[in-house]
Amino acid sequence: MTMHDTLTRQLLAALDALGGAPDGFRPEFEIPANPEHGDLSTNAAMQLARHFRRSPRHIADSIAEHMKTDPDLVAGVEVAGAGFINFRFADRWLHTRLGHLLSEGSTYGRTRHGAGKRALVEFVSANPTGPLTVGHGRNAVLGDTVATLLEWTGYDVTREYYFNDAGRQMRVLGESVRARYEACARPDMPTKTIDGVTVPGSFPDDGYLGHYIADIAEKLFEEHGARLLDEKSSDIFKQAAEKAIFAGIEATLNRLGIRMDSYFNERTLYDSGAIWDIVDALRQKNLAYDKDGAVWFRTTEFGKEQDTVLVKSSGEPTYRLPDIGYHVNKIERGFDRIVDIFGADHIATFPDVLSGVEALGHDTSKISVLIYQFVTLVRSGEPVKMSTRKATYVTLDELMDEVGEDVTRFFFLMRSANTHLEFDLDLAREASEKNPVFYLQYAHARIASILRKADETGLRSDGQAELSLLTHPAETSLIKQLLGFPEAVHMAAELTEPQKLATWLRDTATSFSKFYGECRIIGQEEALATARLQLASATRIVLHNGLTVLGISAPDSM
RNA sequence: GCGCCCGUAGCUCAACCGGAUAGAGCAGCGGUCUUCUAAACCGCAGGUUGCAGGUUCGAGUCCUGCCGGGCGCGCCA
Repeated sequence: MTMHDTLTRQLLAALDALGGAPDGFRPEFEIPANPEHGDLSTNAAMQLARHFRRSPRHIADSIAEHMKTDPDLVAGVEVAGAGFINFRFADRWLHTRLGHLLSEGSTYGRTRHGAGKRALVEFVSANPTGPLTVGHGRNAVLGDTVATLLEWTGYDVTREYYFNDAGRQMRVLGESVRARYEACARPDMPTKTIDGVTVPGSFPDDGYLGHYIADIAEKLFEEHGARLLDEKSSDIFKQAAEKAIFAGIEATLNRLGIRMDSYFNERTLYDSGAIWDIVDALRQKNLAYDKDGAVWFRTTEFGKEQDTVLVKSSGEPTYRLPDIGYHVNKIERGFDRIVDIFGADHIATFPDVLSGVEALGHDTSKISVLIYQFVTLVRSGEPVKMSTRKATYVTLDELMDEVGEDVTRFFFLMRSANTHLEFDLDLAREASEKNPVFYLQYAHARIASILRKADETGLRSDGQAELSLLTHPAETSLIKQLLGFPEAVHMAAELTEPQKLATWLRDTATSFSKFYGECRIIGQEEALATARLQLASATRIVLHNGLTVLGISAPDSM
């Protein structure tokens, strides 16, 4: 039983003296910002003031007086402020929990909130028209970390990548490759200029200008010579491009430590007829109708200003229709929790998708959407406008080359997804030494170093230690911090806000640094040294596990 | 014009779905290495939480209206 549960039960029992708690009442606990306010605090008395028609202070006093707390768990119950009830943990409880932490080791922080449930996290989902950019990086890192967070809270998680290799974008891609290929075969062919880039005369005006297109074309020319010039369709070029680009995307994701469990091709939904079933079902509910040769979705029924086209007059669906089908598919696959990671540009479209899913009789409460604001790159003080087609982007690979994989991941995780991220490339490159990620890694490396040194001096770093010797303020506050790890992971997962864990880990490193500064280990009397070594070891476990959740390495030396 | 997001220290950002004295890092100033990693630690300074109202025991957090920035508002994705 957790401390929360125990205190909840005891508090509810104490309310009997006032006539009993109202039905369904659950006290809320929080960790006070100010340590003087104890280790855990509840505002229950304030919330109950109306119900009991007594002052919060009076109720709090009564609760404090009647609560039967276990002295091994709680050392003090105090009423403060407007009616807060503050609990102070007993050292003995802290030491017991620290012992548990040490024996759990690399699994410490995992909980079972989602045990037996399956979650699907869909992220990246970039169509294979070019290398991943910095913008995709934020999506990728957020999605992967949310997935890991859910795994740590007990979910069985599937990481999925949704893509579309049909459609106009990909046709243009194929034609772009074909034009470059033609130039390889006929070096004397005329050229033209698009957006300042010299391209073959047959190059589509809205073609993809990136250098990778020419690379793909050259490789085709090396393999096939000029034979492909006679190809009627550009399919072979499209397919070669898709294959090469996807391989590149996978390689980039691998560098970031990201492995997808499944790739879902939008075409599946066409082949199975699923999208047409949806149109029929919506028609039957009078939520879809024909106008101007197109099929419209009555989104005005769901509070939108205008209806939305589902099927163009050409007979081709817009992306919204397969999107609805895809989400229905996710639900039908039996996931208990479905998370989408979207850029801010999708903010207005996903409500349509949810409306569609709901109209078809599915429970959309399982679906949650994490929206992240855009990344603005700044280079030499100037914002860089990015376009995949124009090739005026900075790729994720280039970013990692400049600042490293760990810094890249941490940079995307250290801030709330909801805030606009300004990424100054020059600064990231020069100032990488000051990056907060090094602060965390340094603390971990420092502990590893201490453990090595302790080993050399023959100090036991395993086995029995008198943890009750850990009573220095720097020690107890570090222990309290470490014991909050499972809850920090759970909260970050529940809110799908990895940034919460990043912030929490920083606090942990700070707490350790204080301990390190005030409490020597090696050279102390043996029992105390051993106990402190165990505390350092526990900190290492937490930092290691926390960095692992964020997908960042925990080096033993720096 | 409409919808959504953001506005907190000089800069970049926190603040646990309304709680107690709004916190870190960087930049600035001043201290700390003959002892476990100084990529660190300690101290000082820095604020009318964009503005104006409202809701209540209590508002950075919720509501309304302005101001400023971003993203959308297609038979593109």
